[in-house]
Amino acid sequence: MTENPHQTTLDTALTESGLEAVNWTFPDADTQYLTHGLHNYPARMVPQIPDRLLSYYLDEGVLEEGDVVYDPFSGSGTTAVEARRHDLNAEANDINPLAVLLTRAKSIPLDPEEVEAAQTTLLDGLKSRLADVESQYEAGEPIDVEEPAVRDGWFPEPQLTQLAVIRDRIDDLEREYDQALARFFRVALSHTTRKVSYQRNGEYKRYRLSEEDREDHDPDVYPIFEQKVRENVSMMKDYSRETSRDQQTQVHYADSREAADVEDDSVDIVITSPPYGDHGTTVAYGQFSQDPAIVSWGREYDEMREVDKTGLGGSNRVLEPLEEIEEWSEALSATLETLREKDGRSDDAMEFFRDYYAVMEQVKRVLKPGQPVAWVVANRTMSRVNIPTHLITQQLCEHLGFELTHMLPREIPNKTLPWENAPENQPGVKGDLMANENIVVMTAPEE
DNA sequence: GGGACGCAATTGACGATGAT
DNA sequence: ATCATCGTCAATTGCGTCCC
Repeated sequence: MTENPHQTTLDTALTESGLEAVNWTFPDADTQYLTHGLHNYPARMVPQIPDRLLSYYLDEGVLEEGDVVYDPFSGSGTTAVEARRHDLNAEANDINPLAVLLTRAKSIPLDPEEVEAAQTTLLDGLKSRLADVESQYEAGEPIDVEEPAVRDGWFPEPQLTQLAVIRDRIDDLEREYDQALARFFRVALSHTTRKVSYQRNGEYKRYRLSEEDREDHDPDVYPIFEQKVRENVSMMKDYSRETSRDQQTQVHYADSREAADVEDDSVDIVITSPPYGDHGTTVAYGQFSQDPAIVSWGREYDEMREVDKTGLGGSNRVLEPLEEIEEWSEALSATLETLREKDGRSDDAMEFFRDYYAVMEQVKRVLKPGQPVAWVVANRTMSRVNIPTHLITQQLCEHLGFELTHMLPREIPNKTLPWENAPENQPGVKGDLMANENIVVMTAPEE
């Protein structure tokens, strides 16, 4: 295994005192090392969590080189990257096309010299080409580029056309090199797309700048793109040098409630951070990913809209209701009872946990008997009621025969977040926000 | 010209609600 | 049903200006 320069806890502490000895908050830890910093993504799990868990289970002999790590909620691919760093194979699922592509881009190492050469090809003459687009636009001349199918009013011109020019260049690059290399550069374009759009910073739901701010928003496409390309190339070269080519990363554009591509008893460990709530009221992954996916990855608007509807607790009901889960978790039934008393959103909570339970069933199916699963969860609120997701996770898994081995508390990584919000949008009417998480570590039932 | 400093911008796992 | 909007907040980073 390669040396990890990012450790904040000594390995000796790990092996002598076990998982309880680790400070899982990882205050001040660098969360952007290697390819983790390739692209932002909402609600990323800090890489130190899978890093430390994998180190521990490798030291304990629960895992060995070449074993398989599975993440049913891959997101931007944190688990897959850490799996590779530890000489392990990875399987990953996500229903968000952008997540699938980011996971592949971040976890599959590329040849450093080839990346360098492709960067030169890509940037060569790009600056003047974009300048030409601008002058053509200003002169009112037609520009022969296919406009991305984004919604009206979300991008300045000619910047949107310039993004399309870069998109086409990367398509050319794909023909000259290969898909993996093109994918890697599309990540930088995706980043640029977000910066160029009228999307307001600090929002992962679609929220445009005010009309006034939109008039002032005149970003310079080339320097944003070039800088991100250079940063990413540098990160990929480091990642590539530090990781093995012997392992595989299988990323499935699939629903973890079915996990159809992952075989029974094929996985040695599961490390995942599921969504904490439905994609409508908590993190709207689909909304976040919409424009980047349409502009840089050629995805359809309708396909991207489906993401939030298909997420756990979303309006696309793919499973039959399962009332019994309320009996299987005391914490869940107490929560639903409180929500009913408050005349709150008990049905929404029920649908979310019904979907979540289906993923637990699949984790049981694919995980080898006796092997560990780590769920990283925090407790959101609904109708101002705190939802004890960590206890519900534990109890529903116990119903499936899993055994709890560790309940590891941690503070939410960046307390740059507000402690309070005002969801009713009434000045002075505030509510608490989530401040800590738990890592719920369990082992799969023995045969 | 470069370092110190102050202010602005950015960066974050919300969730109810009013308008379509 | 869906979607954009909004009130909430602090640590950190970025940027411009001033002073030496």
